[in-house]
Amino acid sequence: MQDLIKVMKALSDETRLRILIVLLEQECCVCEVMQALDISQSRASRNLGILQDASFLRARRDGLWIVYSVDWESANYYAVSLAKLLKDPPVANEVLEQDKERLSRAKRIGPGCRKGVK
Amino acid sequence: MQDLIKVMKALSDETRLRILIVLLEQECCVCEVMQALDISQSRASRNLGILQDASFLRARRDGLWIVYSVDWESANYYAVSLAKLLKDPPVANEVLEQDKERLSRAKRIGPGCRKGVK
DNA sequence: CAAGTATATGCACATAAGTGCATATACTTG
DNA sequence: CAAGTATATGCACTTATGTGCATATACTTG
Repeated sequence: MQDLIKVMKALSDETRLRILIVLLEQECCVCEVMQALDISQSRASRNLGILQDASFLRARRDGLWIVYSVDWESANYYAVSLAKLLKDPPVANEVLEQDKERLSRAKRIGPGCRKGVK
Repeated sequence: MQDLIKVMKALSDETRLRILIVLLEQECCVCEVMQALDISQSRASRNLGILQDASFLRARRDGLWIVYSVDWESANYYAVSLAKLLKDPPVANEVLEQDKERLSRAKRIGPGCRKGVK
């Protein structure tokens, strides 16, 4: 029950929904998420942490980067079910299209990728 | 996307999860929900309204009562999918067992059913 | 159509949630 | 092992959310 609540709370925020949907497309490091959604570093990091805590994501280090990906082997039944629900059929939306578009241009260049953006 | 967010927000609260799960068991009027969860009238009514607004529920009048039930014909794909997810397999939990137990004793006796309860 | 009843809602309040900024942390790598 | 880099996090702040109380509303029903 508490797991279920945590899972639902994790997806009750637009930023986190967008992040999860982006990660359904491909695994990302924090700075790629920043670029895809065009959000700040702390915002990306914090929301990735919440999604991970709710057992949607797993993280691994790859050189300088921490790469987050959807945890299809999660022990949390609801997390896996919801991830499947969002993936198939995929959620369609203008904002999400833009996220995907920016993701395709994103590079692993660290937090500096958004320097100058207020 | 906004529909999806609304659906997720609706289920990100324990009270509303409990209400929906009770309604998966059987349709209820407001005062039966009050009794099942042992909550106030305004709390029951307001959260039923939120679940309905998120297109999980439909309401019909039956004499003096307004009866809420899960809307399996909802146009919202995510609402129907999530209701199915919670129904099968059913969510197991001590609190939910108590809700179900109290529901079995509940009667359509109006808001007075909890008079005296602080 | 008047009286009664179940449900909805405005208001005030307390608590939770999301974010930016600055900085700490935990790595890698030469 | 020192320097550099990506990510995490403490703090302050603003906004959103959930609730009880009192009362309004929208019905039914004799």
